[in-house]
Amino acid sequence: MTKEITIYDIARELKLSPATISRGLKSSKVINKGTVKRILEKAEELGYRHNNFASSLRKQKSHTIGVLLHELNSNFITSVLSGIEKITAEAGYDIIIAHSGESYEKEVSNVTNLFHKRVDGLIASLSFTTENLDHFKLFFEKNIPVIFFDRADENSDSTHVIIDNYKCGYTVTQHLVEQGCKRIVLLTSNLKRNVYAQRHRGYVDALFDAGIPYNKKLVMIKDLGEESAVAAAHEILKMKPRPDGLFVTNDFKAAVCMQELKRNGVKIPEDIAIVGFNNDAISKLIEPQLSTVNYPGKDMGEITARNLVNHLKGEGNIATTRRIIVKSDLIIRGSSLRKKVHLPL
Amino acid sequence: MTKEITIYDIARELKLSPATISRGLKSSKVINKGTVKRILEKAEELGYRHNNFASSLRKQKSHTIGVLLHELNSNFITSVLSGIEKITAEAGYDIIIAHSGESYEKEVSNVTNLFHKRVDGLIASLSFTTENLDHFKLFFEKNIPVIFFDRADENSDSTHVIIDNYKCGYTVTQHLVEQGCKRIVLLTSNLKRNVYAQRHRGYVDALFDAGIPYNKKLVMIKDLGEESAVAAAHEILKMKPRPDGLFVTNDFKAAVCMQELKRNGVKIPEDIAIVGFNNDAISKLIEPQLSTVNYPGKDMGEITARNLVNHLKGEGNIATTRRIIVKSDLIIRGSSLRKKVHLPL
DNA sequence: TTATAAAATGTAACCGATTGCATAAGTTTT
DNA sequence: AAAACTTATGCAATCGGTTACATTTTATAA
Repeated sequence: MTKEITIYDIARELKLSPATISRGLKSSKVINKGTVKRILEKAEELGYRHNNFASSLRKQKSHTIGVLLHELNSNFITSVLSGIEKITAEAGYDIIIAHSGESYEKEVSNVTNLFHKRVDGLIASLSFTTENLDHFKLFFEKNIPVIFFDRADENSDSTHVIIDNYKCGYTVTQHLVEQGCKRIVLLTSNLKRNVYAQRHRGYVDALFDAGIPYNKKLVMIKDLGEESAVAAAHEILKMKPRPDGLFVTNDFKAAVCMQELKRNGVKIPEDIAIVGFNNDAISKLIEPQLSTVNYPGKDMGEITARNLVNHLKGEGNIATTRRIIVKSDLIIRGSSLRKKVHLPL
Repeated sequence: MTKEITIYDIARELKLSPATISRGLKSSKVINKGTVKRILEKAEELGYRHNNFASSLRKQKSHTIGVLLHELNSNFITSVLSGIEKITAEAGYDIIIAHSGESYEKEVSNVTNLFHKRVDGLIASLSFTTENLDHFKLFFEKNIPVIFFDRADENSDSTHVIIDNYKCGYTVTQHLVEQGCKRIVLLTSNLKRNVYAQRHRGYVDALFDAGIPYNKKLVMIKDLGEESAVAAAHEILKMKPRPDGLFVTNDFKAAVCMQELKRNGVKIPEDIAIVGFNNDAISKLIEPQLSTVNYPGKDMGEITARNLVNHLKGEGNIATTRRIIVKSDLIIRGSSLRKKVHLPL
C-alpha cells in the first residue's frame, strides 16, 4: 500500500500553496498558465489522484447522479441507460445504478441508499409493485431533483418523461380492429402503473370508437413472469368463443404466449392476431415476427438526463416542467398482418 | 435546502462529545447501552444522515466495490449481477456498476474512473476488444484486489472465476457428432478472448477424437452484432458441400443465424443441427428451441463476490487462488436433436 | 514616477466522521 | 482504604480538497 499523493505533496515540491495546486489542477483561469502546466506535470509525475471524498465533503456535492431502474434485462432499459450515460458523461457526472428487480422493498432501500450516498439528482423508473412515492420524500424535502421516466406516477407533481401510452394502446387496438379482430384480449399488468393504465384506457376507447362492446373478461391482468404468460395462453384457449386478437403489453410475455398458443394449434395471425410492446430484440426473432410498439429508449434516456443535468447546472428548472412525451410508433409485422393491402388503382 | 444534521448537533443536544456519538451510532460495545439508545433516538428525531464522504475520507475506505461489465443486455450478465448484489449487500458493501459496451476505450476510462472513486475492490469482465491488462496496473500497484469473471486473461496471474469453456466446446461438438454431423461450422468471436479461444480448442479436440479432419474454412470469426450473424448465415448457405452442424458461441447470434437459414429453406435440425451458448431466454422462444450451454450466472456472481468480500475482510486471500471453475452443462433441445433415442429393451 | 487596477498566489477556516490516547468514574481485589 | 481494574466518555488530531478573503506581484494609467 503506497502512500497516497495529495495536493500538499505537490505544493511542497513546487514550493506553492495547496490552494494554488487545487486551482491549478482544475486549470483555473486565475492561475498563471505556466504554473498550471507545472502543476499538472508534477501531479502526473508523482501519480497524484484526486480525492473525491475530500472534495465532495467540502463542496457538499457528490457530482453523482443516481439511476434507479425497475430492471436491467430488457433492450429498452439498456437503451435508456446508454442514453443517460451519454449525457451524464458529457456533463461530467458519474452515475450509480441501482435496480429494484421489480420489488418495492428493494426500491425503498435503493432510494434510501442513494440518498445517503448524496447523489446530486435522481433518475428513476418505478418498480412493478410500488404503491406510493413516500420513499422519495427524503429527496423532495431536501430539494434534490428527481425525474421519473417510463414508469411514473402521473398524478404526482414530479417531473416525468414518458411515451404516450394512451395513444399507443389506442393505435394498437385500432390496428387489430382493422385486421378484422372483434374479440381482442388485452394481456397486461398492474393497472396501478401508469404505463399499463394508459394503454388500457387506449384499448377501451379504441374499442368504443370502433363500436365494439368492452368485455371485461377479455382483459387479463398478470405479472411479468414467464409462468403467468403460459397461464394466460391457456385461459385464452379455453375462452368461448375464442378471441381473435391479442394485445400483450410486453414483448417477452407476448412471445411466450404466442409460443404456447402455437403449440396448441392456434394459427398466428389467422386465428389470433398478436401485438406486443417494446420492440425488444426477441420480437424479430420469433415466428411469425411480432408486431410491436417501438419504444425510443435511448431518446428517453437522453432527454431525461439532459433535463436533470440542466437543472443541476442551473440552466433550466425541472420544477417548471411536469411531463415530457417522447415519440413512439407501431411496427407492424407478421404476427398481426392479416389482410393483403390493396392499393386503389 | 435544509441544514444537514451532523454528529455535532446530536452531541450538543445530548451534552455528549462527538466521539461518543460516532461510536454510539455504530452501537459500539464500549458505549453504555442506554446512551446508545438515546443517541439513536435523537439521530432519528433530528433526521441525521451519515456522511459517507467524511467517513470514507477519514477511514481511507469507500466500502464500495466496482463492477465492470462488458455488457448489460444478456440474461447471463444480469444473473451474474444479481449474484454479486446478493453477496455484497449481505456484506454491507455498495457497488458501482460500469459497463464498457464491449469497447476497450470505455473499459479503460471506466477502470480509471473506478480507481479514482477508490473502490475497495473490483470485479471485472473484459470487453470484447480488450488487448491487455495495462489499465488495471493502477489497481495491481496499489494492491487493490481485482477478480475477473467469465472474460478473463487466463495467462495473467490475476484471480478469475470461469466455466470450463474447453469442456463445453468439446461437449457441444461431440453432441453434434453424435447427431450425425460431419461438417460442423464453428461460428465464434475474437479468439483473443479466453472464452472463445477455449471453446475453439474444445471444438478442435472433439473433432480430432471423433476422427473428423479439422477444416479451417468451417471456423468463422465474427463480432457480436446482428448483421454479422446474418452474413455468417449467407456464407454457410454458399458453402459446398453444405455444412450439417453449426455451433454458435452465443445464443442471440445463433437465433439470428437460424432465422436466416430457415428463411432460405434450410431445415433445422435435419439439414443443419444448431447449438448455441448461454441459455438466454431467447433460446426457448425460437423455433425450433435452441440447444445451448447453460451458464450459471448467478453462481458465478456469488462466487466471485464472495471471494472478493472475504479477501477484503481479511478472511481469505485471492492472491493465493488463481482460478475457480464453475459448473456448466449442455441443454439439448430441438435445434440439434435429430435421432430418436431408442432405449434398449 | 506614483497611483491604480489587474493578475497571481497565499492564509486559514471549513466540510464531518473517526480513533489513539487520556481521563474520570465505578468496581473489585487485597 | 489503597491499589488495580473496568467501563464510559472526552480530547484533539487527522483525512485532503475548497474557497472567501487577504496579500503580494506585475501591468497599466495618470
